[in-house]
Amino acid sequence: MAHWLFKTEPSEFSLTDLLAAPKQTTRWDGIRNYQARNYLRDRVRIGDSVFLYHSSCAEPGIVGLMEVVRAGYPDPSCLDPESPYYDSRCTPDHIRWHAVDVHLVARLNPPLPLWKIREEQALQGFQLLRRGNRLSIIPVTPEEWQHLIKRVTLVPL
DNA sequence: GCCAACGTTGGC
DNA sequence: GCCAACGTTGGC
Repeated sequence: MAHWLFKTEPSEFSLTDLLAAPKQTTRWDGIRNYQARNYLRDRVRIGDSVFLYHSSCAEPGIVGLMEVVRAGYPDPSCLDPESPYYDSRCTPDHIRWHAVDVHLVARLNPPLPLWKIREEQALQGFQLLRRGNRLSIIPVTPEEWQHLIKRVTLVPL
């Protein structure tokens, strides 16, 4: 089983939104970067564990723990002209983007802020901490996951 | 295939 | 709002 970190801007979609979603489950769509798309299409599997990360906000950091409940499938939002994720190059036969479904397992209280993650000596190689990192679907190694999970307090739903 | 211009991300 | 870093686009 693999581990991941999914970024979201809380002004777009937040932990609160996921808590309010039916069955605390949502489609993770709108990913428009090829490397991230490849992860969603080829590597993310049902049962994988995922940290929910808030970016571009007052206190960036990990706020939730999710589980993948549906593996990669074509992202329908690229066909919807009303969607902010619409991509005119896509057709029903050639959807170039992928989505997965995730279910919220627990929230973190308190959240684990980015500045604390940076302090962790064992996490210096973590992709999230790399300069200029812009990937929104980030693989987490088992070692990194162990170090992170030790630092969080999970609140079951 | 190169690469300059441009757009986006995301922490600060 | 700033700006570094990086991805994408498009002319050649």
